[in-house]
Amino acid sequence: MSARRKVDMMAKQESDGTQRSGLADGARPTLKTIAFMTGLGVTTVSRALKDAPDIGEETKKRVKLIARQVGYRPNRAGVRLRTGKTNVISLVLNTDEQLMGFISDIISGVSEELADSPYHLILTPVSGHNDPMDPVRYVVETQSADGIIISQIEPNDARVRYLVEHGFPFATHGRTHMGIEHPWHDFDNHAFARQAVHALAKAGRRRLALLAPTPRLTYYRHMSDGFAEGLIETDAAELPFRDAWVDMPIEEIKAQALKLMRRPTPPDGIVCGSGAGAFALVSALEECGLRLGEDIDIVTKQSSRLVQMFRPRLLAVNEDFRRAGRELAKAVKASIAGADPTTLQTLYVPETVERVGQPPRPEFQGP
Amino acid sequence: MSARRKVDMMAKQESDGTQRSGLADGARPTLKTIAFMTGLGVTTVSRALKDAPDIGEETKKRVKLIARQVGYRPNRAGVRLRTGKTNVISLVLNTDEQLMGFISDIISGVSEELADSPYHLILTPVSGHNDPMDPVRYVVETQSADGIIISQIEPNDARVRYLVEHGFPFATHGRTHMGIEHPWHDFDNHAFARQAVHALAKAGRRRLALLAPTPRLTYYRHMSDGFAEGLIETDAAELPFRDAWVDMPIEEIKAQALKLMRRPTPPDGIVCGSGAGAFALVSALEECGLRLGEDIDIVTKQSSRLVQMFRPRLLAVNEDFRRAGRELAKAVKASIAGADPTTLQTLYVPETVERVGQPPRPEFQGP
DNA sequence: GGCTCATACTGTAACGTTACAGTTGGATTG
DNA sequence: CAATCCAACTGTAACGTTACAGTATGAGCC
Repeated sequence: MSARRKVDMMAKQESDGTQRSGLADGARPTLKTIAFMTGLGVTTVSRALKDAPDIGEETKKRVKLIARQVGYRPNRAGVRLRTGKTNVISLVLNTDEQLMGFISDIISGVSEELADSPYHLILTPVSGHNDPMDPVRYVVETQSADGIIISQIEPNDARVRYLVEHGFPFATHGRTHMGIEHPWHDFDNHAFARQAVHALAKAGRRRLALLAPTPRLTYYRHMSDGFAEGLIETDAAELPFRDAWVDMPIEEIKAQALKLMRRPTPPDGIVCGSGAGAFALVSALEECGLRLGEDIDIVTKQSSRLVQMFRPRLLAVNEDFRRAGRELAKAVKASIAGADPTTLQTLYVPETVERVGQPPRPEFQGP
Repeated sequence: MSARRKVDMMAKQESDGTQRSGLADGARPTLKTIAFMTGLGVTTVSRALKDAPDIGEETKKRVKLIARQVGYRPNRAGVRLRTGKTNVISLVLNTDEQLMGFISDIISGVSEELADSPYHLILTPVSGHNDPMDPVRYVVETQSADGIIISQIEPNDARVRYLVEHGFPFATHGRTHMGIEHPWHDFDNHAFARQAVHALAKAGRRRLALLAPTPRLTYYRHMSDGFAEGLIETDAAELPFRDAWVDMPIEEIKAQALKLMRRPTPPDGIVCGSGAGAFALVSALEECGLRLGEDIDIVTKQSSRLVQMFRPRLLAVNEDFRRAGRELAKAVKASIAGADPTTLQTLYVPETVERVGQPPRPEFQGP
């Protein structure tokens, strides 16, 4: 640029007074501020910061330098109003659940993945007695986010249908069976249940029960299929345990588990679909005088470190919710960027079953 | 309004074509849409929806009716750009913590309180190795929220000082000791620890240990003072337990607890500052062959329903994080509204210590 | 009949950004 | 040497909202 023009600009701006210069004392710097300081136009500054091809290299450097010096950050409301891009991702959470720390792990994972991105994370709560469709509709209708993450997925999920129909970017924690391709992340509950049965069979267990999720949810089928498959392969017997599921309040799980264990022939092995459920089961069996690791074995998911504190031996596989959060965040970001949904589907296959916790009977006696 | 003027307006608008009418097919209705439909000016519609005093009752009714019919929702970006009000509350969370479900309970409480308000909840993560000041500065500097909720409060907390100095609305989960009045909600850890000691003394326990939080945090002092006070009142002895605190990873708490319990004279009672910590303690003492409720008693906080699943008898008081979330949300909202901070300080005093869990030895033997 | 006054409305400008359609000045071309 | 082209910049308008400073209308008053 010519020196002359620059000086002209400076003079013109100065005559306008500080009010219009965008340099008002404590206020946040805007594009105008930088435009004034560099003697460039607002548009040029905007484009320079975006590395537009029609801006000179020198100019870009200068603009970026000043932008950094004054601590310029684009005004989100301005961008949002102009472009419609919110730079927000909404995570829909059921706020009634009191299931251990797994929600905070998902949140941590999502935050982690979003940390170096322009995205803010907003929480959109659903309460169990409301239509799970409400928050989704709200976000889409008010365009309060660029993408959305939902969980508790059903095989035929109205929310997924709605989001696909509206072309709204999203990712689900769990799969559907609707013949619609969409971004998802899931834990392989089929593999989990099958491996669990094998592990129990290897420990000599023959009468197995499954604490499954609500039949309403997709992964109910995955888990019960895996369980059934394991039973056939190991020739073990199933003890129906259909009055309890992992999504119930933990006290109710325990109550149902007590009934199960007080049957004439109680199970000698249980596959437990959630870490929290395992607490209820262990509590119940202790109350019945059954000894974990001796009379009965339990396989569960090590969804929290708390599971490691189980005193008797417990069998567990690791379900990493933090990782799930990261995967989900990645998937929505890519979905927003317009990626093919079939490339945004990840299945986390659990590692083999391990024993956690300490030995069933203390070797060491206190002083 | 005169019929004539209305007709004029309609005619004028119609000649403008649909493009400018704000009635473009699937698009979100704006003030312009309603202005067109009612034949009023955009300003009038805006003011009518706000119940401004200079708008006629008839007009208000008509505008509101149409607004409801077309499903009008103010565009947040527009409002934010114009007024500076974000209608967002930021909750700062440490995303390293893996402490049980208490984070999700706080989130639920906050969401609950914000449900019928215009506020959205955004999560601003801090990682433990970053300066806790960073997210606070970010929110204030970029004005990305109208108010902020922080936790893990220290007696002399730089964040609180910063927020007060900048006149930025906030609420803290925990108190400070800086001689600065600000909105807070806190659990009475002094009362908790004192009551806990009394409960242990009543059960005949004489050698007591305290699993306290990091000394850095304000409530460390509250808890240890309450503990000390209880000791004096009950004439019990303290067994120092200073290498562990409730904020450590649960495995480390357990490791430290093992050392404590393997001392020549182990404690016969422990006051445990967190529900998660209790899992580690119980795990440790079982590993040492100590029997909970017989050789030793533990008092903890029933911060999660999981604590109820403790097989042996455990003493616990209820710490309601959901309620804490609600209180904090209320406090920020009031702080934003400009309320006197001294009226926004609530202390949750725990109820008396209760036994939870089932009896120590099973009365019932399985079949 | 002119005056004031209150009521009920109005248009304009601005918040900060970006898409778009220019404009300028110099170099390259036929 | 005029025509063309390109690089590097520019201003204007618009997104949806609200603050502000009006304006038109009719009533009430002297």
